[in-house]
Amino acid sequence: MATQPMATGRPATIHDIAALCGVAASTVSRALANPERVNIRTRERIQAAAVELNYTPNSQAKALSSGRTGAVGVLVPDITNPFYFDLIRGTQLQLKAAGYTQLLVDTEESDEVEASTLEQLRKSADGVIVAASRLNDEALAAAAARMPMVTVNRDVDGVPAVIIDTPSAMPQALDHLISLGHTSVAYVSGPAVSQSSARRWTALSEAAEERGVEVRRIGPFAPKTQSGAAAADAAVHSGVTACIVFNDLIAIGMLQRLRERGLRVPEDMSIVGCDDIFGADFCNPPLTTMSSPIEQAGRVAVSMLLAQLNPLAGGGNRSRSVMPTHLTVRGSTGPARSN
Amino acid sequence: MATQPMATGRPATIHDIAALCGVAASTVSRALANPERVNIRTRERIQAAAVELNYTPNSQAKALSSGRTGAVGVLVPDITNPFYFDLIRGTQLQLKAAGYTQLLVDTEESDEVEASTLEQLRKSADGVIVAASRLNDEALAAAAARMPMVTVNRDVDGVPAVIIDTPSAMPQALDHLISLGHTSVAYVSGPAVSQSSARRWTALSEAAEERGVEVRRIGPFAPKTQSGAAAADAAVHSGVTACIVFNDLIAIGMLQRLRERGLRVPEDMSIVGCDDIFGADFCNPPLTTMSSPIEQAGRVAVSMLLAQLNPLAGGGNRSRSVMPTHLTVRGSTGPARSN
DNA sequence: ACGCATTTGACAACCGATTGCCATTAACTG
DNA sequence: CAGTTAATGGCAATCGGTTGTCAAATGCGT
Repeated sequence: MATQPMATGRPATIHDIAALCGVAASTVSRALANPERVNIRTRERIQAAAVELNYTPNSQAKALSSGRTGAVGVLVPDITNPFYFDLIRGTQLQLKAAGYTQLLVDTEESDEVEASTLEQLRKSADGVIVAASRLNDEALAAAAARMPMVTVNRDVDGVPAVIIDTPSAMPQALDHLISLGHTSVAYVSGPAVSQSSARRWTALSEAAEERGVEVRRIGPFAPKTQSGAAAADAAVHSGVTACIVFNDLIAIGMLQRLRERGLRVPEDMSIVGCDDIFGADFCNPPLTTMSSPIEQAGRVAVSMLLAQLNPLAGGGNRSRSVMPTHLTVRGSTGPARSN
Repeated sequence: MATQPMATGRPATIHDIAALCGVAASTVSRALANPERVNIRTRERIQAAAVELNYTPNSQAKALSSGRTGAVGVLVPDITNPFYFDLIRGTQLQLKAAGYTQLLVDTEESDEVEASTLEQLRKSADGVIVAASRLNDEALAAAAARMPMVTVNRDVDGVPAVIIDTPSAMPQALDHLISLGHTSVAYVSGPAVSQSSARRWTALSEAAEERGVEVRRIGPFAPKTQSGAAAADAAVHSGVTACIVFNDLIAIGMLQRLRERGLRVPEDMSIVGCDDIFGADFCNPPLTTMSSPIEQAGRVAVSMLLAQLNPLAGGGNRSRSVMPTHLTVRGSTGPARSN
């Protein structure tokens, strides 16, 4: 059995291989990159030497000379938001499968950090995936013009995007609540700059109008469980019997706050979340929510980006991919309080 | 107001700056790196030009010539485990503060992936932080000899480590259970290769012996909520009245399974988790668990690594940092069933 | 065995920065 | 004012690859 050559002092370079085989470094480079351009016997000698020396190409050098870095930046507003866990896992898996490296950056919900990161990444990554961008349309379009980009949950003209179509499930959610006898519903909105939140609200209010139900909007709230307390208080104060909440994080926070206040869910207040993140199924009560294929969205985003980067197969680069969503009913919704 | 020069076609290089200022490229490089080596007036001209051209150094080129990449690899066994998200957030924050880039890699609980990633990273990162390594001591020590490394929750001779001292809280947990009348306790163990799990078990069994309590061990189980079902069944079958579980993920899974089986927590079974991850406070019932300063552990790991990389200030490089842990009592523990 | 087409592989420039070395110039000493 | 020292900045090599160019070697047909 070939004993693992236990990488010696310095990693091997193509020059080491070239010396060992008695050829030029460029030949080695070709043998490894376009094998058909090199005599099969030489090639095999080179490949054997590469294995023997435990050669790994230096990605920096490769990037410098070829212009491609083999890395993809993934920007998320808040790395601790479980929603992004799933997204990141999706991108990570797909990127690794394609031999790319993932550069994960937390932009801390700041448009400035986001902008400067994008500028930085322009040279150290081949492309970027930007989730829930906090930039305005103009800045985002400008950035996309300068480097391959795919956005997630953000629609800007000319920028390929993966959209998790939570809005389309809003009517489902509303019908679910109406069927339980709710007539007074609140939408607990997310960050003011969030396009997702805006789209969800639009879809919900349209559905409400069609059905002749009153839906009021409260917020905005930061997408964190801590915001749930204020959101719960606002909801209670507004007198509604059910809430559709921008995301599960806030919804879970509301669950906790309502419990503290001695209010029962769903008897006194029904809660519907969005996203179906980790934890939505085991909180108390389990959260009725709009389930999203988040991890899949990450994978699709990567595929779309890679299609941009390697426009070989004319596989018709889709520039917009909509991920379906559906309502998952759990324990946080129930018949309206008959007061 | 200086209108943002809206980055033109190609990013500026030091050559552009040199040409604009009428000096050599090397002078520009020096002016930016060691300002004191360059005449103040020249320097200021250069710096002004750099700003005007919106210059950002090309990190690839810098890495190639200087040997330092400005990147740090962070290896975790499973990116979807919430435990690591707190860790990752800690490393991310601290790395960014120090101007480093984080290369996040999910090693998929595989020692092979871990090994090959380490070899790869050897050239593309200045150092690595390895959480819950699945490698054996030998391989890990060998890897650490080849590049700066800090481990998390893994103790190997000669490798700097951050240890979250959950074992030290084991007596607390056990006393808590004993005080509630439990005399028959199970330890639900994690992966067989996990040093953390082994250490926790050792600490627990020692504490049990001192106190004359019987503690049996069941498992091993994969650190996922899904494993909780089997773990719960095993625990019930073993007849214990309380479990101390390797981590919160499994514990939460057990909570769900016990509920399915019609068993009440804590009336029929008390559960103590480890880590205090996202979700431990809002599951049903809220989980009694060993709280760990996970994010802080990530920050400390980065600090230790950076101290290795820049051995300037003789700030006595600690090679081992132990993070304290304590028991957080919530609703999943209660008086023993008096059968 | 000769000439032509084709394959194969060596050479060298280049990517963008860093850095050792040296020449120039300025400033200071005696 | 000569001589020494220090400050300054330019040249060129280097990092590890990629890639265009071109000469040499090969194979083919006749």
